[in-house]
Amino acid sequence: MSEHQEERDYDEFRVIEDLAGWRRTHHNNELTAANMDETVCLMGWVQFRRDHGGLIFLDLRDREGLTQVVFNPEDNAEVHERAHAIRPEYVIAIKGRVRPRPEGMANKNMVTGEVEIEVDEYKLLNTSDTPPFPIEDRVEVGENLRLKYRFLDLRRPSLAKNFIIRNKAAQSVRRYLDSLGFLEVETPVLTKSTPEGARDFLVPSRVNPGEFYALPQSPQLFKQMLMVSGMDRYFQIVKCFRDEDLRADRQPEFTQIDIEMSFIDEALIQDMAETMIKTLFRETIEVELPAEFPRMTFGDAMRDYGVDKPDLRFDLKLTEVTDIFADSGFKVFASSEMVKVMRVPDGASLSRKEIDEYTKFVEIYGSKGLAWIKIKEDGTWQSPIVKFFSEDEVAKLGERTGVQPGDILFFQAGPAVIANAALGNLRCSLAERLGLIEEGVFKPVWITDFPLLEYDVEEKRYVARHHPFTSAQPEQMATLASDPGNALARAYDMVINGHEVGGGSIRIHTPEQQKIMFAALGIDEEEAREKFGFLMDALKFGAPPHGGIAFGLDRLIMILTASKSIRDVIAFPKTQKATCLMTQAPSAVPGKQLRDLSIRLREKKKED
RNA sequence: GGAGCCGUAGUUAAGCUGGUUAUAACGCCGGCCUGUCACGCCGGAGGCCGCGAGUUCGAGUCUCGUCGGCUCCGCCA
Repeated sequence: MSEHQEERDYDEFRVIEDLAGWRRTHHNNELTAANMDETVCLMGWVQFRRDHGGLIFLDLRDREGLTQVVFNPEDNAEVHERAHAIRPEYVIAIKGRVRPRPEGMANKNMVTGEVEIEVDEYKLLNTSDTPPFPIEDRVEVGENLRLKYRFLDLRRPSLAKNFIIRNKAAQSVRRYLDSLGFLEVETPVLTKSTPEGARDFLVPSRVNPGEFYALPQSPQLFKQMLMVSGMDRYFQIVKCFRDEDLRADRQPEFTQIDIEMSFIDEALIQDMAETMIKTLFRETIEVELPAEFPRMTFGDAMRDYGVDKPDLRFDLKLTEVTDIFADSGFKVFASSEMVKVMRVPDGASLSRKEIDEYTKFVEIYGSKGLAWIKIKEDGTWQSPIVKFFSEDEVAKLGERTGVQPGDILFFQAGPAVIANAALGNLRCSLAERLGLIEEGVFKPVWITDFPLLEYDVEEKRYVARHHPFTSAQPEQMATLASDPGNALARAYDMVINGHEVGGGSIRIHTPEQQKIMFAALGIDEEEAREKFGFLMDALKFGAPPHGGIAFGLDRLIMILTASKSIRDVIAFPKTQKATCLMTQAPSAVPGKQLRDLSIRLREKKKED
């Protein structure tokens, strides 16, 4: 008998077996004391192995959860011997008896923690290489590795959970809309390029050399066609494609819950959409949203929050003070298009270093600086700028902001666009850093009365803020041609916690009004006919009044799952450079494929 | 198009003002272990410091470039 045994090769125990008729009886989150003494068959992946030499414990994992299984040499020596070879992520099937864990050995952290499975029979269904990263939630893994091995990343419980919720959400929406008589109708993915809006993804046509389809940015015009067709109520959970730069909440392909209804007005659509979202929250994460969502005009949102998608979970507000400083001796303020201030209660404790960081933060939005006033506990104002203010200005400022000792005021002066963006985003950043946002709180709000058009400086014309098929409000339809800048749209966005989750409008449904709209956008009749001829035709043949809304499903799931990135709610997402690290898409294609499509690649210029 | 952060064993990180053989934890491999549950104990293997130039007697460390990931601005009807 040698003191040290020879090193062992376990490969003889790693023979892969066939299921041979075995049937799984339960998922790994199901078994509790209620199943005591049942004979069960479980299958899944090995999460952890705790090999005591004698007893071997395995945590068996599937989509739903974990169950502890025990190999005991006294129960079945041959099975126990083979179990030494099991490693993490091996796929196994076991048959055994459900039994209680010994006194005091229950694991309260596991749903199945009261029981364990005493293994009688065991099959190795597949082995696994050691995974490139552990399949666990508590380990933070680099995004590049996660995306390359996405199929392993998706095994992690926290990510798998997101897709269970996503499925519940999609089913909830389908049930709800079906119950109201909506028809799910599919629309083309190979369609026509839409000139307004985002960049299109193009698909070359082999049979029509030199011509291209575009992938839809949304099924907007098709759903309007379906209303003209008399479909009455349409919906679709549908992929949309926009070739723009990515963000934490933006992917080049994303999913919309697309909805359109005939014979309706804003209130009907909003009621329907509100109930849908309330039902969705209830049926996915068991949260009751407010019975009625508050409404806020675009103008009020910009005035009080600086953005058109206010986060109402905390109540910091902006105050405009342009008028107070109109004739001020402080020329920076007096000469600015807009002077706005945000009062932060108890903000006087912020350090110079922190204020410097916020100054850098607002510079991102084009701000030239961040002026501030601290109100000390004795009521005196501490600030690099207050010495330039008159007594009257100080008094008015105090009165309008309602400032209290211990507060800080942050100022932005400059173009309205920059002042609003800087303070509006600073507001959210501050709330997060100061811990003003309570977890698990959801604050929905409707934003209404958007401007119909926006002036595009680069194109030197008005462009549609929503899209060119949005109706103006009745009072402004008549003046649209003469006063396009002041027209309000029959459009509405749903915002939850500062995220725009949905938006829609009442559409134009007569050719006359559509012509006025195109004219306001600088689209002449010839161009309109070429690009939107089918729409103009359709509107001539008895288009009913109609309108709709579209929700970003991915963003909704982000909110439901508290995900920081849209990638965590999309099974196979793309990187910020719009590549897929798993498939290596996009990639070069063989020359023959290009020739079939009548495409020749341009030589890369040296200066490129 | 632009700004910022990051890139060191399989993974997550440390590595100071440039200085001997690049650390740790987890994981991996082997041994021991019958109540563990992120088991424990003993031993072992494992590195193109993203890549390329440059500065220097000497670069993981400094500079420039480049590739990749992330966050943001522009863009996203």
